[in-house]
Amino acid sequence: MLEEELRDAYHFIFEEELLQEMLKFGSLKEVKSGGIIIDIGDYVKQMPLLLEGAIKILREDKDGDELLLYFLERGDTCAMTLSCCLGQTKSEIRAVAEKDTSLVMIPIEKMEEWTSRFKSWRNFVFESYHSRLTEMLDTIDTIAFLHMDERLMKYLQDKAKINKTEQIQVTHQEIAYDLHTSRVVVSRLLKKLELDGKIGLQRNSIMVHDL
Amino acid sequence: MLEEELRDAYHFIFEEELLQEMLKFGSLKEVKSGGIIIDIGDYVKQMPLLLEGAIKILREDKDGDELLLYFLERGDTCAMTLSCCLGQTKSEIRAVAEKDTSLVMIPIEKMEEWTSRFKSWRNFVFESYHSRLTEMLDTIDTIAFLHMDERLMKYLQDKAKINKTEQIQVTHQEIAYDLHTSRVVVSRLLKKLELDGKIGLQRNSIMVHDL
DNA sequence: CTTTAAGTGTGACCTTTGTTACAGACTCTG
DNA sequence: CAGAGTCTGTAACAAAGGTCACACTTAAAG
Repeated sequence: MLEEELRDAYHFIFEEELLQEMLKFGSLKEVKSGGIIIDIGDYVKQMPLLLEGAIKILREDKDGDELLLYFLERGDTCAMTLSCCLGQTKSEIRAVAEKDTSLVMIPIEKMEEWTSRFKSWRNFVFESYHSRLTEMLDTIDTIAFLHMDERLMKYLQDKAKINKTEQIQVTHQEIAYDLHTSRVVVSRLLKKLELDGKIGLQRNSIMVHDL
Repeated sequence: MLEEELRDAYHFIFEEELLQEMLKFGSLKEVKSGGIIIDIGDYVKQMPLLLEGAIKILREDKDGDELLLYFLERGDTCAMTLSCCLGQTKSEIRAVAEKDTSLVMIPIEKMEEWTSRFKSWRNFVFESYHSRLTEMLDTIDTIAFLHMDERLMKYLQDKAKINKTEQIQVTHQEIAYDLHTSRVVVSRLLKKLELDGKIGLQRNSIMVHDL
């Protein structure tokens, strides 16, 4: 079960020996949609690798206001967490299952060991950092350079892509949290998108036609 | 000269053998304040390590609008660049000397080699990634959660700290570029800060009292 | 079938930020 | 010192986004 999923997601990246190590020391964790995988302030003792599903990574400010940073998919790992593991610091972010998700949890002791032993692991770690930095840059571009209506469109696109459906299950309030704005603003802009024929609005869901 | 500066900045992080390698393969580069070290779209063939001075890292959108991401100081390296080197991709950011600055430039072939040979180098790379991610998170917090007046105060504080002076040499227009807003807005908010007794305004410079 | 809670739509209004325009001040150079 | 270029201050206005209030709809629960 774990073996199959692990191979599916990672056999083309990691050599056999490393996969065996992962099976030996990693444990499978399943999280239902909406479940919190890591919360802000948590000490991270295990390193999650995504097998199936999707995760959203959120930032929170001192007043408890949230902001969506990015989504992670199969084959991704959370470089923020990686970073926390290596630095033995508390998590700076919250990871929430976007849909039902399965993960392998790797004890952090193994990470240090694998970093010297396996080149493929080193590359994976570097590449994770690279893609997370890129993702963060993209996030910064989005909030710095785009207006709320454009951010909203991007959000709907991303959400549709991650969930592999044009019919997004979400309330206006949830969107407002993710984009760090108010429900009223979201409703207003969504209605405008609907009038432009770009989306269709139903209670608890949005049909994305053509953004 | 190079040796002295390199030792000054890095002797407590890297072992002797690695320092020797750096001296052997690295070259000294000096950049005047305002000089561009790396530009967006550049292929990065050498990895810069900061010896003395300070660098600001900027992002630019498609319309040429800029945004300051963060400052780097002695002992820092640009993880974005690092990332580019390893991934062999173009630079996503612009690095500009905030003041007169000296750097060691390391050929990227060495980096891969050192990653397997020196644990201290691996740790340095990981730590750089970690601090850059943290810095990016901080940047995101700033632009997502703070109002322009607060961002301006933070900017002035950072700038004073990096330049080790309360008397910042900068025009309103430059600040506007860094914060991605307009000169008029900056002048307006600065005047307000002056009326609150927090800063003093002169032509081409700002005295930071108490923010 | 009522009651309740959650979700949505919308008007009115306010604050923040961005834009345009222009005046005055300073600095450098011939 | 005259003129050009740069920098700063400010008024007037526009646009984006946030807030408050309230009506209406739908779904779930008793």
